[in-house]
Amino acid sequence: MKISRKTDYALRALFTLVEHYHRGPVSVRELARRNDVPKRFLEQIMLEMKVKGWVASVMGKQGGYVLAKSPESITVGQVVRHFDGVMSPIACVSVHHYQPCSQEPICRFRRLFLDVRNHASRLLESATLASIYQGKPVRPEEVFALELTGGAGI
Amino acid sequence: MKISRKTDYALRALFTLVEHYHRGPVSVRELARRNDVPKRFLEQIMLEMKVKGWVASVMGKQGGYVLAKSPESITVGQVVRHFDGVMSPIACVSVHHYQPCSQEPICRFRRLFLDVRNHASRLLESATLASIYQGKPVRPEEVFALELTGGAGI
DNA sequence: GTAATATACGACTAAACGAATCGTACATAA
DNA sequence: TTATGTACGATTCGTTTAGTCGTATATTAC
Ligand code: SF4
Ligand code: SF4
Repeated sequence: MKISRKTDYALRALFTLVEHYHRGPVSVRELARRNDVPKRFLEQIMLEMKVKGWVASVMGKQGGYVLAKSPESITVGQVVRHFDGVMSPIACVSVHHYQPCSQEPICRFRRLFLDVRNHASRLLESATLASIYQGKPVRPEEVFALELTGGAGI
Repeated sequence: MKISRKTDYALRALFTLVEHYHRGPVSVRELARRNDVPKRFLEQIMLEMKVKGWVASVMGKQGGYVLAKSPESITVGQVVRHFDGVMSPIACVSVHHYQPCSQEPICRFRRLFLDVRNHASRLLESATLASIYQGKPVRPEEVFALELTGGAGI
């Protein structure tokens, strides 16, 4: 139930690249500074994303990274799955990392985790960099909205 | 985005206790055997749940554990939150484990994680042991249903 | 040409966490 | 009085996370 820092950092950098789409490369130094990410760590991450084909590098002085695909064609789900591996709360309901469990035939609560996975997955896969970039930042109150409406503690 | 084995084991044991509700205690030995959980590990878990007030112990020979509250009053969300701590995919959208992030005022994708959290939380908090116990086990095909309908890979 | 500024790539590390295991003390019913 | 329980603390071990570091290579401004 947790997203790694690597994924978070990757997304921060990607959205900065969306902002600079078709306006030349942005260096890791700049990406790191603007997004408050350790520079050498981000280097690693950018390299991984280059291999994935999401970004392209421009070498040498004045170099940096650019988005290699359109913001419409990269989903947050893809990024999460690549860096965190799994999107399922538990391996017995994972497609890509399925591991069998002896209790499957009788387990009652497995369906609940399946539902959680399905919804999280649908949400993340349908979110492209472009669509998310349109949205506004979260207002502080919104984080507690659920609790205030008599809902759950989270 | 992952549930620990401890939570899974706790839930397995709890549902066995639901099955035996008002029919006397079940020993850890039996709980471990029926649910395929390491016995000494389950001992720890049961003790934690006793402290939480979800189960009560009956000591001595013929002893074991019984449910201390009605199955309607224990939610899966409570169990998940106790053993896994957090239900949020990232700390900046957590109520109980909130940690600030410098990017909050400008972050675009934070809302997405907030949505994931809200839905997962609603699902888990509204699931009581009693309501889940009514359901049927998941059929094998159901795990892949999302992918087959042209949805996401998970 | 060369210095400055970039990416490329592999190796390494410290700390935290997850998933147990172990020893032993105490309780109680048969 | 012993077999079968729970209670509780300590310890272990492997993996993962979140980085750091060294060095090689590429490009351009001067
Ligand atoms: S017990 Fe149920 S939820 Fe847990 S791993 Fe097995 S099948 Fe999945
Ligand atoms: S970058 Fe956005 S999502 Fe990530 S921690 Fe900061 S506010 Fe939260």
